Amino acid sequence: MADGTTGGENLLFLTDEQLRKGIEAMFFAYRGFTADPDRILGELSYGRAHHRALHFINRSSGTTVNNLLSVLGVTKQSLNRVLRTLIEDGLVESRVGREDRRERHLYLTKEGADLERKLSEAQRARMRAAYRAAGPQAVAGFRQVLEAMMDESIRAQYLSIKDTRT
Amino acid sequence: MADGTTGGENLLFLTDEQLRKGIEAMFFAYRGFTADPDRILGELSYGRAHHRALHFINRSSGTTVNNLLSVLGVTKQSLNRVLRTLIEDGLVESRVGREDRRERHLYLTKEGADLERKLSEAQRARMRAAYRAAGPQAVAGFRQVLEAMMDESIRAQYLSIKDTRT
DNA sequence: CTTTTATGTCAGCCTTGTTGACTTTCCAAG
DNA sequence: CTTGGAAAGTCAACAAGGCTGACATAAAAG
Repeated sequence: MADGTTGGENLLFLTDEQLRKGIEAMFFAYRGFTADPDRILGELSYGRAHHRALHFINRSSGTTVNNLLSVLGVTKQSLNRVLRTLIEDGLVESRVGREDRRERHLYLTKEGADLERKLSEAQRARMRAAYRAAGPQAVAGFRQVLEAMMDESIRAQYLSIKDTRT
Repeated sequence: MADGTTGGENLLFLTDEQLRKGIEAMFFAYRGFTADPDRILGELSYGRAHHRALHFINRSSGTTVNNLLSVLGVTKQSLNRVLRTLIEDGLVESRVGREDRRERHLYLTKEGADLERKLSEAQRARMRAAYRAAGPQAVAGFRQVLEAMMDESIRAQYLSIKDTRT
């Protein structure tokens, strides 16, 4: 930013105008962020909710429904509708828990993993480009601000899950 | 970030794992970002769509419907539904254009401006806190990455609208 | 005068969120 | 063993807010 509006030279930079620009940046960037997967999902008559489920099942393979519920922050009825179609379509496998047989542990099938990869690769490509354009230092700041913007409980959850996959 | 995962010391930082964390950060942060206004809107039986309309009418007072349409990226039917209730409820005023009488120019009424302020102040408070927690340099990076993540056409639009208000 | 543009509106559909009520399964405490 | 309650699933109903398509009107443009 050559106009200095995002520069760090001034400590009294928190004008309402600055904050408004930040708010709009979040709005527009989030649209870009979801645009590529949305296009792919549209062709398959899936929605963003399916993408989110696939993402978090992939990230935390074998997670329970309750677990997924708290991460996604939706009701079980809402998640169930999405999950049911994914299971019916053979993208997700639901296995009865060994220790607690009430629980269902969720896994991606090969087909599910394929779609997840396709979706997340589209999203990663955009983020990779943005990261490259902005540079490493900007990326560090990006992550710091985003983390500070999360709800407390969510941030703890987000930070705790470092690498659940192997 | 003490773990170095968001540090800028390494130029080869674009692992899929890094990108995945960035993707999740966007997801969780956006939830936090919308949480406070959503609570206020829920009590008034308005939704996020109303907030967006109020925001952009406030930002670009006197904007036309077509203008708003392209900024928001929705269909006119979708926007019209929201706009109609805002006008009926006396939050937005629609004036016939002077030069081109087909156009409707949109303005916030006092009530509309009051609600917009209440909503955006809640959102600004969170962003202010996040900015303060992360520091000026992080904020610069945050904005840089977000801008790089927008669609080309949107970014141009976003950057062009510096200060339409006085 | 005709075409195009800006806007509004009706109808209908979809996704994805909600609440509430109910059932089934099954672990664990009494 | 019985029972309470947690986990999960299901059904119904509803709302917000996207979408498409069709159509009406007014006014600008040609």
